[in-house]
Amino acid sequence: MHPYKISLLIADDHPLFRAGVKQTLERLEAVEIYEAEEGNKALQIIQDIEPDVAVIDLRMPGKTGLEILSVLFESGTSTKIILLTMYKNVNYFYQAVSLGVKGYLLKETAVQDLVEAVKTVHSGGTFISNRLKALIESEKTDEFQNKLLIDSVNSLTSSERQIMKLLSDWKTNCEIADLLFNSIRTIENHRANISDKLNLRGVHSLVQFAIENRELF
Amino acid sequence: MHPYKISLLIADDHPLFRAGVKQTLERLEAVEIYEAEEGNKALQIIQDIEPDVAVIDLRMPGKTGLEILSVLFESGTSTKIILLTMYKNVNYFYQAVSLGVKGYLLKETAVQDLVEAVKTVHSGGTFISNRLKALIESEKTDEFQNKLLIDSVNSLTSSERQIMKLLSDWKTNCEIADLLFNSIRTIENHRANISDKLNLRGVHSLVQFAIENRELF
DNA sequence: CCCAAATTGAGTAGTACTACTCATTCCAAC
DNA sequence: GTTGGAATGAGTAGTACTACTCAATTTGGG
Repeated sequence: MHPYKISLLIADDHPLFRAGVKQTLERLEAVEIYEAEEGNKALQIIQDIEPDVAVIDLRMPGKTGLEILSVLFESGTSTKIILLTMYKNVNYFYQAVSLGVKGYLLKETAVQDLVEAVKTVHSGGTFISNRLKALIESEKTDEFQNKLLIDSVNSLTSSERQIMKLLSDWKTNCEIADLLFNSIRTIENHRANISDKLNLRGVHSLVQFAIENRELF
Repeated sequence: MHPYKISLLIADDHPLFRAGVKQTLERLEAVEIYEAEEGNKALQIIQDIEPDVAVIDLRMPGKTGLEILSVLFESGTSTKIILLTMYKNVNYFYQAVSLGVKGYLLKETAVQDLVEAVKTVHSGGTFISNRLKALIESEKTDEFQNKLLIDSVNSLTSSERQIMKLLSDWKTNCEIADLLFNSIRTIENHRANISDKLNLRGVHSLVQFAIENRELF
């Protein structure tokens, strides 16, 4: 199909999963495959070797897929990034798109999709998992809200983000106040402001949001 | 190696991961491989075909690995079960062992391990991921507490389990009371009893425990 | 049939968090 | 050089949950 080899990076912390991806992608004729089992190594390989396409897991030790994407978006690279994830969280998808991702696949429906995605992004296109498209479609009424949500999260200040991080670690106001050398009232006020920005109310809502969207902070 | 084929079931909801496992296990000469992408199908295949060994993901749609194990432990089967999981939660392991599991592997360290594990359990032995052994070892001081914890969880009544399920879904006492047509006071009392049994205190502790140990309820 | 456990419910006091409003300080941008 | 956002903190009232105690009813197993 191509007179030259396609070079590929597969980054995932599960060896068995990498084996599955590798075997699937070897259906493509003439591929050269690199592997990374953790985020920093993946980033280094992309920066040093600049493979044509990189298939990267969203959640990895070292650096997450989004963090890698963020670094590469700043510095620029010729490598096309495809993100692979278990998580059906549409927010990650929007986040990734804004960081210039070329493909986004859900692990659950990604055998033939994966081959397609690599071909497509290598020839300059973009590829999104049908399952994810369906999810976005089914949430189409909420699409507007989702964009607003991302905007809301981006509107959080650094102190507010820090508090969200600590909340996602099940810290109480009291513990957070101690950790940050602040008054409990300060933390309470920050929480109130965050709840306003994210339009959340109820006892658990902030902690739930912090935990379910851990990677956004 | 064997004059007859080893029959294997691979159960996991991620096609790419199944591909990885399948490819790895095809290193064994003479294997016959069945696949299932969800828990009920996996259970059905084991009950109908009774393959020699079944490699099952802990978290799957339909039925979880522990649920399958539980059913088979009741009814009895000749199939040897190996559980594969991402979660480094030692409690699941103890739970699985008490349900007669023959092997327990962590996805992160399981390429050569997997082949070893299948060989070992097929010839009547048991196999535990070294990484998990290390975890158990490193938590050895807590081993006693872990056993107590499992005992504690097993001591919960069905109403208490139901409340834990709802708590793991971020329901408030008020919502749970409505759902179960009970007084809020009843739910509060159940929560207090659960906290006693699990030796938990603090605002978030019960919800946190319910979420982090979702599969135990 | 009876006993123990489970389920349901309440009283009371206290803690943790929410939902508003308001005030001070500080820093950076226009 | 002032203006606006961010960080810090407090007042007050109310809600949600905890931490105890106590008790009535139901239910399953010996």
